[in-house]
Amino acid sequence: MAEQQPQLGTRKGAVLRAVVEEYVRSGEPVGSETIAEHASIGVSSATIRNELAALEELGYLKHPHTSAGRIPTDAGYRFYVDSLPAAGGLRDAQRRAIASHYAEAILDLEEVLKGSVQLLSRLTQYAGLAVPPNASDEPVVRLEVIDMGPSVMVLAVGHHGRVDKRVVDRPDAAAPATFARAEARLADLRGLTYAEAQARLLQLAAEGPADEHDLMLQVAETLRAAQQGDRAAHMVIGGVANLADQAQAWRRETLRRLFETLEHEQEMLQVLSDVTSTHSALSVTIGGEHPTTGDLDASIVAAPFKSGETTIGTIGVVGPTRMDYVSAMASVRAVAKRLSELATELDQ
Amino acid sequence: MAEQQPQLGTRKGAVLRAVVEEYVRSGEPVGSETIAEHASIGVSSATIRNELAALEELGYLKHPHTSAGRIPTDAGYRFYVDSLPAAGGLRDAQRRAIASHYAEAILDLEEVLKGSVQLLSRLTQYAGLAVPPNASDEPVVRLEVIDMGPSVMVLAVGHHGRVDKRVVDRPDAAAPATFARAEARLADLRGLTYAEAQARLLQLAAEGPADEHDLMLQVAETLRAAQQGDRAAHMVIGGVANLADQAQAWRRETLRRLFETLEHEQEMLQVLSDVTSTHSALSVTIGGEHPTTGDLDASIVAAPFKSGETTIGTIGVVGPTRMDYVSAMASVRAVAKRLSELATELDQ
DNA sequence: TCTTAGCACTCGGCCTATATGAGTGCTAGT
DNA sequence: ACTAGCACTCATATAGGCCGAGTGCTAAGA
Repeated sequence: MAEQQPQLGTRKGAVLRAVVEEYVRSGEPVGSETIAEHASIGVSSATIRNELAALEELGYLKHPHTSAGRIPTDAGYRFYVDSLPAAGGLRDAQRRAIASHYAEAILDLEEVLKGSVQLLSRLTQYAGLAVPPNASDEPVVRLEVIDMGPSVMVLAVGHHGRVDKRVVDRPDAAAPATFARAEARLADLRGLTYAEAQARLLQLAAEGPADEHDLMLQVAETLRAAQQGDRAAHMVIGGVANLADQAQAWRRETLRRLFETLEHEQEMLQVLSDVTSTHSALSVTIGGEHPTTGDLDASIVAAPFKSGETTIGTIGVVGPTRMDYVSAMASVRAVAKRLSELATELDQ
Repeated sequence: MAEQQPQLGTRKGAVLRAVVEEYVRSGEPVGSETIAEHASIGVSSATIRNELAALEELGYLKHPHTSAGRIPTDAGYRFYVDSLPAAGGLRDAQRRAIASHYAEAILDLEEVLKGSVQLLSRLTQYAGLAVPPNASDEPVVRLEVIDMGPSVMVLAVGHHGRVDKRVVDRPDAAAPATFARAEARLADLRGLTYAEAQARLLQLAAEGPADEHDLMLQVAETLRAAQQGDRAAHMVIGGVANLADQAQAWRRETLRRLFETLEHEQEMLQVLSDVTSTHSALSVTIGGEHPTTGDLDASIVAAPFKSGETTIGTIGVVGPTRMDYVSAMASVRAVAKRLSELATELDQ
């Protein structure tokens, strides 16, 4: 007979959940006695011991050493998280903190994101992070090439309020008049998405007058960068100091690597992008489930936020694998919801 | 007779310097024996002991406990730093790293700063940070008010390549035509400094047509913010992960506060601003010499960088009080010099 | 068949005692 | 003025022993 997954309703499930909850609370390996007393399962510690042994066999728990209690494996956390109800878990104080944080209207989505990340990190005591909208589908509001003397600044403004700039060499062919003509041409692109505008620009560069050629290519390149690599540059991170506090969770060396990874935004972005693509309302990545987090004994709770019906970004928290998932999930869910409302409003 | 400052040439000075160097190297309290052997002072350990006792009396050294060696006080580090020669100390590998880092031409000052901060943090193994130019004296290259539907984006571009944006409520009085007229008026301000443009805008708001009034005020406010509070937002920080590594230097709790302070950019900015105002080529702030660093057992080595003759920003590193000042100072000095050359070039 | 009481066993953490040795401060002699 | 010598201090390292949380197993009871 194949080994069975413990089901939500079963006693095994109850025991596993009790272990996770107790371990998250205390940070100490959990013994059978503790569970028998604390959780209302109604059987003796001996029975619990049998269940624990079985759960270990199934790979949900592990033993630091023979005479210690159990701690959850990544699979254990996974089961626990999946068994949580979809809603609730927010304490009153938190609910109020969220409400008051968004009481003041802020119009700049970027600023709103910064604030939300700070809020999340305060609510959860972990680090908050957010990926702003992908520019590809965002309409361009303004495109400019600014004559800065020896160089040229290319500037793109998006409908959600993003501003991308690049300073590039001034093309030899560009005279002052060239800039004026180029800007007029660029004004026509308003309303196209970044992706569309980029394509159109390549066309303009090919067909247009020679002196504008390089300029148009540079604008196209700016739009391309805004859609790809630069997303990392726009990523928002906050409250990393909280992570230094989680003394029991990380060794010094791991902590260092964690900070490095957070600074190396590209990698975090990868994890978060994977989230957005799952389409679920709330995603939890636990330790080894993702190579990046696995190396760091870290988990990520993240949720997409939307403007109207389209997902435009992701926001979440990073914390130790031994995380208070209930609180983290509730906070992220609530903030993402509020954020979606706001973003929808900002777009009208 | 008043107690004497140890002079550079005296034996006391030599002993003090030996203690600092040895302690920075090893991290362990330094005993008389070590100095007698290592440093070429040519007297016995007993004599060194007398000197050590005297230096302690003078406040340059302290004792963790009776039977341990000496460690420098802030005053001890200060003496040491002041006794260092003004130049040199850069290892060949570092020199090469700097050269190759700036081999590739980058035109955007902001990008250059980011890169320089990364470079510094790699060179020194501490955290790098930089304050970009104060906008006040920077000429405005472009000012815009962009109609975003329910809101307005105010955009200011500075001559050094800075871009400041703010999204604000759309004034009731503003019709599409208002924007066109306002932008024409704003175009005239090109070439004024942020400070001048701000003043002129307040005037325009008062004298101009009523429908432009609010718009002009908002632009003025954007320029004001760019000069003041927003400097913190433009601050560049990098390599903080390095700090997590300095295990012996900081307790967990201090480390947490350090990260918090770094994230709270305003406070760091204060320290760095104080530096710029001293006009010296290289400034070292040691532990308790500044309230912020004192709380954190941290030191800051920073240098201003210039465009031509005017100081336009500050760059430096933050590390533990027990820092390798020689290497840090050399690195900061070299990078600041290179940066000044680059900034001067970028401005022509 | 499931549960439980009982019990031997394991083993990391903690306490205490002891040893070690680095380093000091002082004194006396050169 | 310098140094050799020495008693003294005290943090740290080491070893041994105890403790107790927690396990796994067995046998008896429901």
